[in-house]
Amino acid sequence: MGVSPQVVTRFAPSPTGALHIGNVRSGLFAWLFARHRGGRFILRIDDTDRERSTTESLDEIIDSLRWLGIDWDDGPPNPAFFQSNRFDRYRECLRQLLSSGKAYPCYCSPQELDARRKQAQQERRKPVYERICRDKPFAPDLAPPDRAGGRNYTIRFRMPLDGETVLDDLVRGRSVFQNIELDDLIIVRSDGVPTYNFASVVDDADFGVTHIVRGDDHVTNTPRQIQIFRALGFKEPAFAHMPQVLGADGAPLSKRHGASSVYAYREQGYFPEALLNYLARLGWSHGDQEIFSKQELIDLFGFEACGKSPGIFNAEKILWLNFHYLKQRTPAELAHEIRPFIERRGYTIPGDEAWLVRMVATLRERAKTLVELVEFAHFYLSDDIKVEPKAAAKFFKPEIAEALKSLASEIGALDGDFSEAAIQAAFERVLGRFAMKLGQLAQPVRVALTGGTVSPGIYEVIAVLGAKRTVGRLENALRQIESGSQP
RNA sequence: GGUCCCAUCGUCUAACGGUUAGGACACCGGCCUCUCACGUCGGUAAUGCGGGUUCGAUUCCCGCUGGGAUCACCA
Repeated sequence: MGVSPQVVTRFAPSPTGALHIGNVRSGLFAWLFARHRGGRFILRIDDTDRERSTTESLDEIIDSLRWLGIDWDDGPPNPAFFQSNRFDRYRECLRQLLSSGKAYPCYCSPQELDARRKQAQQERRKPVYERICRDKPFAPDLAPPDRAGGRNYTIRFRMPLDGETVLDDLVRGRSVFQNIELDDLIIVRSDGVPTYNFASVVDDADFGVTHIVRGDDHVTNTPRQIQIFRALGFKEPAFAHMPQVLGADGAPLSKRHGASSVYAYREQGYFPEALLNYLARLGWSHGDQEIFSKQELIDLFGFEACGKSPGIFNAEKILWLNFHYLKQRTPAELAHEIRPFIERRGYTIPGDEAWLVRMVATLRERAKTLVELVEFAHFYLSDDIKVEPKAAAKFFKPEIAEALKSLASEIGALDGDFSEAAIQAAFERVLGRFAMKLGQLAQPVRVALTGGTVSPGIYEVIAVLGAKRTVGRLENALRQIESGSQP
């Protein structure tokens, strides 16, 4: 049988802001599909809006994609994949549409159109362009609008007035649009810049895109684009529209829902695997499976298993996933990854790499992100610890002073063997001497060493802290107990 | 409002005419325990409503209700 043509998908972000979670998700699905089918994945930069496009944003897109491990076969830095470099080609296609009568100039001004729109809305009519210039005669060799030329017209697409356009969407199934409902959209602005619906079609055709995978905010554009594909003499590709991602309040995900960009997640100490896993699972499933490696995602992905309704972004679940991936890492790996986060907080690490690894090992199951882990590590990283007043009031009682003193000297005498076992033995000697239970001693010590009532096991903490810092903090606590007991 | 689409626990979802409606996050409780976590065991919780079709509907059809997308010289 015939070899099925190679699949080509693309992700076409605009470099006009942060790379948004909902946005990468569309890119992820396009990428997964291409990889699943052994096809090609293209990154195209939709930068026709020159005012809003920035290089910072472009860098962020590229950086974010790399961090997530989404790679592209064609795209930046190749200039051919920037729409701003393809204006000549768009112009060529425009001439073709003009000379075949499939596009026409429109002389209505923005103000005029705006006024008509408002009036239509007031009269409860559809706020669409009424094809005012559609039948005005024009020269087939009309010069396209041009910024330099100062033309006062746009170019509109001559949409068929009858018939229907069928969209057989790979995830949503069939939708039928009556062509009369489709308006004569502007395809080239008066400054000569093509609009998205036009440039995108030309690019997708030129680059041989076989499957357009994108967010379902584009569905209503699709029948228009299909008509443009056909007018240009191209066969339209297949479409797959993924449902949107909403915030907890059901509104589209945005900045006010907290972290919404890939960068934000990275900075908050999330792992790329967690974000990838979460995003893929939001709107797609494979039975009861929750954890997917990148390779599993590629192997198992398919549009049949994609849902059609919008999903609500759940910050707690991605936190749980992140915790899962955090636990999978060895302390040594975590120590390596956490360094920049520690440094960003302004700490000087008071030990060598081996020390850092031991520190991480004690905290690993108590933090869900790298940032949380650093926050928890404050009492290890700094000697500037403030004791929580409530904890001090509860545990820094005069009657504990002698036991703390005794423990300090036991710890201080522990020069050779500073293992957890040795520390435990020291504790037991003190416990025996004062006829106390571990719980009675451990909490005051914990407060003295960490400033609070929550920490890893007390022997671990002491082992990582070392004798000198431990004794110093015990002495500080004793001073506080004495001064506090004065009337 | 027009057009298009969607509808299972609070959330993400499984079920593709026959299940005590399953899993996961979150939540609640037991166990573990030097605190907090981790771990472990268990629990609460869903087919929006009304009609059909069928021996039988979460599943198929219709209506209602609810939700989303979109209606720019932005992408």
